[in-house]
Amino acid sequence: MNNTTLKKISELLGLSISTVSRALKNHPDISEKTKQRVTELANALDYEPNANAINLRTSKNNLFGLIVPSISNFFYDSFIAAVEEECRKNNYSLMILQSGDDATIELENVKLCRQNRVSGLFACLTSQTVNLDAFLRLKAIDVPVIFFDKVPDIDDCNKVCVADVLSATIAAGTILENKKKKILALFGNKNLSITKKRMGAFEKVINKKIDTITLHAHSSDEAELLTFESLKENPDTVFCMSDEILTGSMKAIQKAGLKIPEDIAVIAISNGFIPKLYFPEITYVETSGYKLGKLAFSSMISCLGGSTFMQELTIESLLVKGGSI
Amino acid sequence: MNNTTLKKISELLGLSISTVSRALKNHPDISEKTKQRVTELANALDYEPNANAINLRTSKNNLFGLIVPSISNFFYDSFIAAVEEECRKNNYSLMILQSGDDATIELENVKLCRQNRVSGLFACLTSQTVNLDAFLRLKAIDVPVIFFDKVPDIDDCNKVCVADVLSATIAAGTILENKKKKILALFGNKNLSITKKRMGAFEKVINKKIDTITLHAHSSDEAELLTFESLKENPDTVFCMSDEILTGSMKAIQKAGLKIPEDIAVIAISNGFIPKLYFPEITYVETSGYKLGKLAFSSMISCLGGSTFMQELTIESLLVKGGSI
DNA sequence: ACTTTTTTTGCAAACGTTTGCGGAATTGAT
DNA sequence: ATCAATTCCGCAAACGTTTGCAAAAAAAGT
Repeated sequence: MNNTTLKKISELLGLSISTVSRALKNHPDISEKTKQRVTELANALDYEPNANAINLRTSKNNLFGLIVPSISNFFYDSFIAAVEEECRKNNYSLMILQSGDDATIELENVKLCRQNRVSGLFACLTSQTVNLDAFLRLKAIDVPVIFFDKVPDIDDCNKVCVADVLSATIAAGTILENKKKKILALFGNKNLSITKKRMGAFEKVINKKIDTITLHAHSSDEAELLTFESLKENPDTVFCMSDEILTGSMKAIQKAGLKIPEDIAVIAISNGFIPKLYFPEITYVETSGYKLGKLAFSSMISCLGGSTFMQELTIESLLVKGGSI
Repeated sequence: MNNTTLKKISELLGLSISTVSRALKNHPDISEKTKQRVTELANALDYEPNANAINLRTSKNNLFGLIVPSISNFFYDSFIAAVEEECRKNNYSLMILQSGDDATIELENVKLCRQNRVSGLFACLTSQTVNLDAFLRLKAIDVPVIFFDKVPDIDDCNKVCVADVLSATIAAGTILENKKKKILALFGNKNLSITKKRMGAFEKVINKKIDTITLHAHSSDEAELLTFESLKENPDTVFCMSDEILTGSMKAIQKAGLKIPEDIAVIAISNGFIPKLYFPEITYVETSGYKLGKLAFSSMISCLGGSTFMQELTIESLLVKGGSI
């Protein structure tokens, strides 16, 4: 069975297509009686307008693209949830694409977005992305691109980020306040700007006042290994710059049978889900994916509203106290 | 700046639109020389075909809809990830919609899918959905609907589910094999069919051979409370029917300072992410959202291939051994 | 009864593609 | 030079909408 179209309705009613079209959108030119007849039949036939035809005709797709390394990630999924929520409220659709942290797929995805004539794109770069051309070309045809989380280094683009510097500063400050003596500080991939920022800020606050072992882990497993090894040097505090690292680190601590916070204190930068899984709950500086999603969306809307102002926005960070330090 | 179209290219090259169209799709009617010229210019102008126009013309949208209560959920997000992955591989796009477990929004979402002329729909019902009309109407216009996880009770529809009975049976069997003496069995909301199935199967296997405290928790927090209270009765094993319950239960166990598996054994039914966060890793019966997604997709494809066979498919359950029992 | 006004409707083009069919242009054979 | 075969290309319709404009019908004014 085929979909109902305006044509079908018009034929059945002996009206023209244009009359039916106008009747359905409550155009003042159409008499009440006709409107009545049309809407009735449309309902009976379960008419739904063809979005493709509308988009083509009006060349206005209410569609956003969203490219993310992985959907199943405790940070991105809440970001996505927030964006999707806003999209629905604002009558936009959302096309969510995973890059699998692969630059080639990322490029494919950007193409897909272009083919679908998205009105805007939310993008989180893969860790290997070096060439931003595809994204810049979108901007060139007036499709705003809002980068989030993993954002490019260049200046003239819109970015929304968690407050990397601030959150690392808060974490480091908390460690100082608690008069800790020896920190095991775990960061992620050295090449990522997020790592650089968090590490820079962290070290600036600590300022060599405390003995620090600084390590980089590229996965949860590596974080576990590194932590377990480093525990031999008896740090009294572990700092984890992300949830991924926290999960690994916590396993090592549990494996070593250490008690938190008596034997060792833990503090992390996190979305909030993981820290609450443990007892005592881990003290963390919040970087909310959900809030970031809301911010990204409003930033997108203002871009579409004509704002050409390029900026990097950040969401506030706040310390959520658990019992781990 | 506007998007490049076939027309623009054709004008620039002094060719007709149809020639350009054919040249770009490597049609044998077009000479190599022309193809060369066309592709060159198309690349230079960064041509991307307008998906809306194509869909309209061919009335074949390579688009699936996916409706889920919430994206940020450690089961659904992996389901979604799997479906998205397959979509890309098979040249489909995916429109992901959240119902927020609200039947009204769910209905809106189905409408959206219809308007976008999806080729198929993956749907997880809200817990309040009573009226399936919207879904049945899709079927009536030959748009296959694959229900997953929370599926309707009626028979003539396609469903993919985790194997509730089997997984609870395996878990219970494992407890028996380990000769445990006293179980704390934690289940979810009594009204959910998933709870009924898992509980029924679990109790059938245990068959009162082991002393069992059976409790129902409606949240992670409640699971924590119930577990902490129940530990006073010295169970030697905790069974958690879901990830949500497991997280609460684990906190209580950590709070009580019990060692796993020496002081208490733990076994759960889970997607796999949470159990791996602890040391030792929790032994669990896998109900993989990822695998379910793959299954749902292949089921969708066979529907599109013409299969009208309605059935309920389940993914196998298997025991993943951690060190918790 | 005739114009004027108002109400109601229809025509046709456009959005960017695809594709069946027919028509030039080129080539080769006679 | 003529004709047939071959190669290459363009015309035009169609997909389902929206919308400016014109036209028909009805109502109103004289």
